[in-house]
Amino acid sequence: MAARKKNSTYTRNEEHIIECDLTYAVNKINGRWKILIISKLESGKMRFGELKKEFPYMTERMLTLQLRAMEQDGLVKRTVYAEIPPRVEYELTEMALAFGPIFKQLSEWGGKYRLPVKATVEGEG
Amino acid sequence: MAARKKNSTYTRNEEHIIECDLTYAVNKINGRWKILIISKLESGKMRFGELKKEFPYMTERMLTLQLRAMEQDGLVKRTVYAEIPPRVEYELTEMALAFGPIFKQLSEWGGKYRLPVKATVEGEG
DNA sequence: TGCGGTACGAACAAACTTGTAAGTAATGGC
DNA sequence: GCCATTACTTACAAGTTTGTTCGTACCGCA
Repeated sequence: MAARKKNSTYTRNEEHIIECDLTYAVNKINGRWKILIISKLESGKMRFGELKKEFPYMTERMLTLQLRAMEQDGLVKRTVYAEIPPRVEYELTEMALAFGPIFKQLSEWGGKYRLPVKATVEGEG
Repeated sequence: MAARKKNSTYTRNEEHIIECDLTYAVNKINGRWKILIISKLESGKMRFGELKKEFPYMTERMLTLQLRAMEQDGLVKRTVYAEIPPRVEYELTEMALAFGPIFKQLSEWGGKYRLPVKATVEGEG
């Protein structure tokens, strides 16, 4: 995102990390917002402004940065229409769509383990 | 990890995020090392020193921090034996083990999309 | 000429994560 | 007493991510 130092230990470690298929995959969707963006775009292409409305507490800047990074990573396709006012549409690429079932499983994990206490209370009084 | 400010937008946004099952799950395993640690521990309990050897480029401090956080999050169980020199064993809890199949899929994703160019070259010349 | 609408960009600041280096505790062996 | 071992802990520093604010471009409309 913001111009990395290329020789820091931090970056060197990252290089080790993305040698592993698993962590490579996770690295593609790290950050706070990418996963949410992919989730939203799963239902089809959306304009920048539409995405913005979906995440009221995410700033425009963050949305822009994430979308740019995702474009670079081949997760989203960006289509600009030469109109005034501008219109830009975002849609998922095949590789991003392939996250679908994984996200579903992660979501199920979250649903199951989020508040295990609550479940116990219901079951046991 | 290191004493968060409780009223920053950063933290407030996080609270929004963990209301979603999907991002709650991802939040549990974020950071650079947790996923790798879970992967290693999937094959059974390990001592601190054994884990350390598995990740030569991860510092002791990072390993400690991650393990502590994971313990707090209920992902690992920590067993201390009152011996000298000390012996501490780590093992995954049920909720961490439940990540297994998900990690497998993520890994497959990584294997498939990591170097699509290479695959094309082989297939198409 | 000034304003509204869209999708950004840039400068700056705050917060968080990660890495470096050194030190702790307790006991056994020399 | 001094060193080795194991599993940490602390102080410090560097690096990265996230958030705030302001400003751009273009056209149509009043």
